[in-house]
Amino acid sequence: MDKKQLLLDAALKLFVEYGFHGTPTSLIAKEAGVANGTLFHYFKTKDELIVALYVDIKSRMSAYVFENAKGQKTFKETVKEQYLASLFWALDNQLQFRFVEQFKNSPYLSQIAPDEIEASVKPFHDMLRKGIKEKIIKPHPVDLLFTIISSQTYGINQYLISNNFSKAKQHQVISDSFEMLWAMIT
Amino acid sequence: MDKKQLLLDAALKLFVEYGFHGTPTSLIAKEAGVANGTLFHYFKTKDELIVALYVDIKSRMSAYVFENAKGQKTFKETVKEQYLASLFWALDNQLQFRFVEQFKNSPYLSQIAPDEIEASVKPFHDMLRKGIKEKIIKPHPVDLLFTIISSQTYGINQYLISNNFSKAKQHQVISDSFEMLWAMIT
DNA sequence: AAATTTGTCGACTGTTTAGTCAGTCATAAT
DNA sequence: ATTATGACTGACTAAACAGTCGACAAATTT
Repeated sequence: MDKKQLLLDAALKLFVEYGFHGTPTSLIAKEAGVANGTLFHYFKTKDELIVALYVDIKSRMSAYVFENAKGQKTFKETVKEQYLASLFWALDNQLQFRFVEQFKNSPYLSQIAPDEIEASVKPFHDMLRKGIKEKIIKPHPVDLLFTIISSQTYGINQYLISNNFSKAKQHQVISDSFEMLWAMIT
Repeated sequence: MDKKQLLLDAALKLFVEYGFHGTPTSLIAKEAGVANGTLFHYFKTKDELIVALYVDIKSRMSAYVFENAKGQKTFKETVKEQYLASLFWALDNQLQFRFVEQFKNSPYLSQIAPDEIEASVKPFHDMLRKGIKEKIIKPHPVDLLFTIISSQTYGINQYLISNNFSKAKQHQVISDSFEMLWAMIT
């Protein structure tokens, strides 16, 4: 078993439950079943662990979304698949999603270099620009469009986890909300 | 000067900058210009201070939004004024807004009783129900509608603070984004 | 004026914490 | 067979922390 991954898993679970500073490193090590010092073998500081966990989760999420949304025929289908994949991922990875939200609203976010953030949103911006050029999407600033889409994704996820819907009902809400969103931006 | 308010002001500033646990009570007292023990005279524990600050900010924000949105003629005008007032408030009170978001995504949220949350959203739910009954708004579940409106408010605010627009441009973005939102829900 | 309550102070304490370190063990390179 | 490497350990430490306390001051009540 990879102890680094065990530590990241344990940290994720505990951070979501108790918050960053509410979780002592000793508890993370205990939960992961490794010695105290091992944590500091893999991560120089607690901050480094927190940031590494964020970067790790973000890259997994992006990979999932792009993997699922590639190979769509039309522009609309591509956008829709990305929207759906984001929400399915969030539903299947609630701890990860909550961690990311906690991180984004914390002072730790400033430890992520602006160009790293830039790079992670670039593919989406490019896609939106393409949609505008092809006159499918309204000519709003792409970062405004991206913000609106992201926040709706966030909102719908909140709605889904606070209601205990069946899988079918969840899919329907996601699909319906996409059509609303699509109507808004086209 | 009211030392309780000085403490709340200092705590707000420091929490947003360093996070809840990244801010020692001793620093809050120092920033507020009062003695260490005085903090614990007004707030039994640090947790109590955090929760009190949240409740305080929330009530100010609600008061502002309702004060500004009352006395509108049509239903649409009322909804629009609430949307605008929320965003203007957020722009004028960025520390407060960021604190609320940090709090909402933290484990502290569980210290707020569910019926308190319920009570704070009830006026909005009631209004949306009225809109549906009058066939102005699409017959979606009110908590879904509320979630969509809230998250768009959050998103637009993020967009506005990360771009350095003039007051006029800000107002235009807010107004435009409302029309998009309105088109989506009606 | 006396008594009581309320507000204020800052030194102090017991505990918790992030991070260190000296050293063990297994594997692999020479 | 010897040396080197790096994962791994857990007891340890120095600092930081939330919260206490006893003393005093100001305001309020009797």
